[in-house]
Amino acid sequence: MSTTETGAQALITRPQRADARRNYEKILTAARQAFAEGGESTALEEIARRAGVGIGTLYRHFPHRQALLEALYVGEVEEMCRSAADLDGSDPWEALNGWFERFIAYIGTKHALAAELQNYLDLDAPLFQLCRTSLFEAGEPLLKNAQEAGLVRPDVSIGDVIQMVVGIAKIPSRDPELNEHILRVALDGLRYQADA
Amino acid sequence: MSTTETGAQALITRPQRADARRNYEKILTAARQAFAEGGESTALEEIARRAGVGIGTLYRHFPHRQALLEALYVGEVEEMCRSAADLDGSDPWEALNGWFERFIAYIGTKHALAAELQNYLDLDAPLFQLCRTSLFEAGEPLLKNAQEAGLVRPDVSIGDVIQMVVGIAKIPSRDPELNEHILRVALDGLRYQADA
DNA sequence: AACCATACGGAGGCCCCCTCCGGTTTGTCA
DNA sequence: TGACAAACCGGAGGGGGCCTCCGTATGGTT
Repeated sequence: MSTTETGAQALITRPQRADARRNYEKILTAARQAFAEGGESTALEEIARRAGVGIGTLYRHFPHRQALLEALYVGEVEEMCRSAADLDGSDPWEALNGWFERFIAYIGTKHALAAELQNYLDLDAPLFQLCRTSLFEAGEPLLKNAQEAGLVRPDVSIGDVIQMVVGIAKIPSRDPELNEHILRVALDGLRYQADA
Repeated sequence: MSTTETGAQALITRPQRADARRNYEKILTAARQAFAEGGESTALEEIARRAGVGIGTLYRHFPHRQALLEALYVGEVEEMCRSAADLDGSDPWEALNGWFERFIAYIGTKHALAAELQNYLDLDAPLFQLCRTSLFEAGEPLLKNAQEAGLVRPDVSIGDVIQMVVGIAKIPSRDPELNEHILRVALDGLRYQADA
């Protein structure tokens, strides 16, 4: 969207010519929209049609289905990273909680994308590694603050916690409150002290 | 496998003629094997080939891909239900923990199946409802014991906990220990008391 | 043994992913 | 502005997977 490219964005190269750039964006927008609506398995032909573009054009920009999914996915991750910075500064426990609540709400609508990507990509594909790194770096300060304040047990890493939250975020359920309740319980595990 | 049909098994009707019953089992076995190996998206033609059966025969027994997946899925759920009964009687917290550790280990290899099923079925399809009910009934006593012993907070239901554990079990990761660690942290949330 | 219901098997239709290549547009340089 | 090369567009068609249809074979019964 902007000219500043952070982390994982760099993996995705954008086209040069004016019409190509236009089409690239149109396809991305149409794809985002289609995935938000239909959920799973939208045909690429359908996305091309929505974007007002031929199927050949779509494949010029995204050599395979996977490439299109990746581009969308990176966008989502960036979004999550940005929102971590917003929360820095407030009460450590609340900040951590708040970030993960956004996770739940945001990811809630997009399992399909992530699930489909995992069918194509190996878990340690460069894309995933970079996204993980970005997310970890974004969340690290939040967790560290809470740990230094003695609010969170020291034997968990940001990686553990994020994996846990993402797992919970992906629980399919039409009742968002249920997932939030589960999240709260699981996060309470972060401040459980075995001393008692 | 046996003549006693528990809960969800009843949803699945078995064929009558001897050759048909033989083929039915051969297909199920081949499918289980194929899914255990390949993971995602094994072609039905491939499964039929493995079972030494024509594609038409496969479709006679399982009118669509979804039906075959359902049959496999029910088997897995039954397995989990059975294993809950084994654990009843031991220390309440250990029993609960033990059951969920088996979840992690067992489900770990089978996300593909569940994920694919969710693409076809609505969450409140009869099959899922029945499976949920079975699982809940199996786990209920374990949770109740732990709650009555004061080891687990009272504001969680077996449904909450199972959803949480399944979510964690589905976290893709090549390191089983990581998922077990995450599970322990999340389960500690069950015995967190806000009083402190 | 003869008959019928049931079951088998594979050719083929449809849809989706992706490739290929002839025609068109864009940006540049004189 | 005009013309050229590079970049881009678009859709026909190949390939594979899911599923249907129907002629043939087999199991069970009289």
